[in-house]
Amino acid sequence: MPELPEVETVRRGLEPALAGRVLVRAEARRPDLRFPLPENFSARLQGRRVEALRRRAKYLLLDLDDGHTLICHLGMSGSFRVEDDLPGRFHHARTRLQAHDHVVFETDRGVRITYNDPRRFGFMLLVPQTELEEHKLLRGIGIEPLGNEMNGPFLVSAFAGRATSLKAALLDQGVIAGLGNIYACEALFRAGLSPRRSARTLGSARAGRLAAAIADVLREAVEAGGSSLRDHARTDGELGYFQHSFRVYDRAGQPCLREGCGGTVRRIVQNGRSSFFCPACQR
DNA sequence: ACCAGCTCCTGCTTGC
DNA sequence: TGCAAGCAGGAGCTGG
Repeated sequence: MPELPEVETVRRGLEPALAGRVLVRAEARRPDLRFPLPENFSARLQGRRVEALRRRAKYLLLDLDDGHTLICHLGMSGSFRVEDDLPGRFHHARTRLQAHDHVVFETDRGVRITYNDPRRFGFMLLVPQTELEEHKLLRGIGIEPLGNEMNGPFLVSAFAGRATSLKAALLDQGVIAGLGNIYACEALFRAGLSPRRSARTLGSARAGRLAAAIADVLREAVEAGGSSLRDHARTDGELGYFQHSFRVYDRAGQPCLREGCGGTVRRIVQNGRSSFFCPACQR
């Protein structure tokens, strides 16, 4: 499911419920997600204060007061929901636990935070903060696309000599952190570039357009609370609404939305993933 | 080293 | 209506 805007939406939803709070309970309701959950999960988390919630790429990072960080990845279908039963409650009321509710936290303010993940491609790992930067999942991660480093010259040099397609290069988390299938398609459409173009053919003008398109689409999506398809929900159960702003994603066979283009959106498969684009105006 | 394909898993949609 | 195939927002691993 989640790409950068969805993970950032989750981070913002969890922050008021978790930042500064003590976990009075942490329950792993099965031993594993994609990877085994940390050993002694409950004992290692219970009593810990969450000092900060950060996001790096598509990873959610919970910094704990014992010097460890809980790394969470939502995979394709992971979501969190925040609920309480307090008088004048701020969050949705607690529901009965549901299928695929794999991890449950409870804070010292009586708030319950539940991780649900039908496909179990997500994972949680506990890593000492001193080893976080060097952790094998994080050390090779590329630039944050909403930061200052995202610009034309960066893309030109990052893609120089790469034999792969522009689309595959955009999905490479070692280059740009947090871009996924939807926003890669949307950024290429906005920049007027074909997903099939060889990455190394990106000249400086095209690279500049692409860098701006990536930053624009991600920024707009974060503002919209991400995109909600099928099972993605925000932590408060509401839906993001950026899916209404898709210009090519999932629009195969429909007319290109670029003014005066008149083309038809196509779906092709690249590296096993759908790419949507308009062959008439994306070159 | 880069690159593409396979794989993990469940659930929803599509087509016969 | 039933059933099987195809598809889904990710990314680590394997082998070429």
